[in-house]
Amino acid sequence: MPSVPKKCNGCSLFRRQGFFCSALCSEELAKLAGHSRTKTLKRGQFVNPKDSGLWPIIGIADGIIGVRRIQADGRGTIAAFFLSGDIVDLRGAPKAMYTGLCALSDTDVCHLSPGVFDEILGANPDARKIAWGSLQLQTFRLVEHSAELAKRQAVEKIAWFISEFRALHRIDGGNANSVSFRMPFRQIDLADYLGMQPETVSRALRILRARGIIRPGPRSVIEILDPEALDQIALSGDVPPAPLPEEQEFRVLQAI
Amino acid sequence: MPSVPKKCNGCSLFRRQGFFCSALCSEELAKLAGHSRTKTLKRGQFVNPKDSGLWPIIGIADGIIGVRRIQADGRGTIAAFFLSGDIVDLRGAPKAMYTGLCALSDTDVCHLSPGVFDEILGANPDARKIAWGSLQLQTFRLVEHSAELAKRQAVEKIAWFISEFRALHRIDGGNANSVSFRMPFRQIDLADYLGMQPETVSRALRILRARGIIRPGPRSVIEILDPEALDQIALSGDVPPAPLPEEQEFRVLQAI
DNA sequence: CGTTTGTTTGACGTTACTCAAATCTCGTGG
DNA sequence: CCACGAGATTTGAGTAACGTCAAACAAACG
Repeated sequence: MPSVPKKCNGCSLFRRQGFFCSALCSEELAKLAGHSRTKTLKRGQFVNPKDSGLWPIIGIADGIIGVRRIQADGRGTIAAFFLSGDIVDLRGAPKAMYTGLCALSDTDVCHLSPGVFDEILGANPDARKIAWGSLQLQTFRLVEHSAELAKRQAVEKIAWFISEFRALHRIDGGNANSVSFRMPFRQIDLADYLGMQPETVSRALRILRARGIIRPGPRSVIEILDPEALDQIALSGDVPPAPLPEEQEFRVLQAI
Repeated sequence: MPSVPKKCNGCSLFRRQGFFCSALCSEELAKLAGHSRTKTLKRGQFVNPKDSGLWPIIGIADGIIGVRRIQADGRGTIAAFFLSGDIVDLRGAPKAMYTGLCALSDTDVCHLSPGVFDEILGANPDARKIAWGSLQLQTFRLVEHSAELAKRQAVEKIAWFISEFRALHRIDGGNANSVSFRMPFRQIDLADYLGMQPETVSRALRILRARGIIRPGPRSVIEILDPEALDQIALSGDVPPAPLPEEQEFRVLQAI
């Protein structure tokens, strides 16, 4: 019985329960290891398997990959992102998608050979279930994202994102009760993701800060002081300055 | 060898090349027919398999299903839609998704038993490929949609939608060169889908009409008079009134 | 044929975008 | 370790675009 291949030893895709490679038997793992190629990307690097001649199925071990595209007006958009554990199958993807894959933070990926991947999917029901589930999850996230982009108010979008991303991070291994987390990418990327301007993101964050709902720490850490209020804004819309007593309103204005 | 089950005889999912049931052998088809339930929905009807006790895997034979949700401010949103041929697996879907499935036009669906579905996916590589491809396609569409919602201008959104949907319809069986097609759902739904107000949709359509790019026919038919101009606006942004000579500008204003 | 539902139009208000400039942060090299 | 510089964030003022409200009009449905 072969031992775990060296390259797979520390990889999250193998180590983490519920991630694709964790469901493989030794033979499958060995075979896939021989038909895969790990790669480390720095923030800002593009993936583009077509150009680099790498396999078009990508497992994300750690980090975040975004689907970035440049619009005619020069503005960037991030239509989606993929997280640790996601399997991204680029076969049949529209050109704009596989040319736009870009690391939003430093990221480890693993390119998989389609042949072996399909073979495993056919033979191993657990692996199939995981791959299917991953693709489903991507779909659900995209649905949420679309629903989100339709929201009107900037503050709502930001509140939703913080609330949502905290939950994703929790799954991602963080502490469930953690009320602070590290924003994984720049505000400018967040603006692209939420379809707004960087300036507007900044202003929205300032409003949440002024209301005492969040507090920014060092190194892009965001501390959530009032999760209920955050969810309230994210889910039920913003019901803000109107019903504030004089006193509080004054405080808010001061804070701004 | 069993013949084709009655219920499957006229169903697109079986009839159309590349749709799920067309890849099944007689035995599989018979078995699935015994573990499925077809249903016809009128526009506006919700699916909600949980409530109705139906199976949570849904094949769309004909028509359009949208993921509708109501926001806090009372406005509706359509985060995504599913078309003829799509397989929608609601196992593991967030609540907001399976409670929001709503027919945007009169639609025929088929609820499939998860057990048999999984069994077939394991045994039949062709069927597996089709199901996987369908899920992928949904993802790609959602990515496009998200990228779209980030666009700023109302006219761009509308132009993109018309352009994009014409292409989908082509796949859907329409004539490839057809420059006119029937808008599959109400403008109010289009507004929800594109994250804007019905009034704004109406105004944007008027602008495209005034510029001679589209012409509305009877029964929600849209005739595309100038596909290049449409794509130009959809892809490269709107570059409109500025460089118009006096004369033309006058004509446009008249038309409006 | 009447009722309901959807679309169009207008006037007005609000919000987020634009442009420009100051400030801050982080990575780099001395 | 500190200083520098490029890139990112913040702030402000003005504007354009979309949302809102209300009402007329058209289309679909029974």
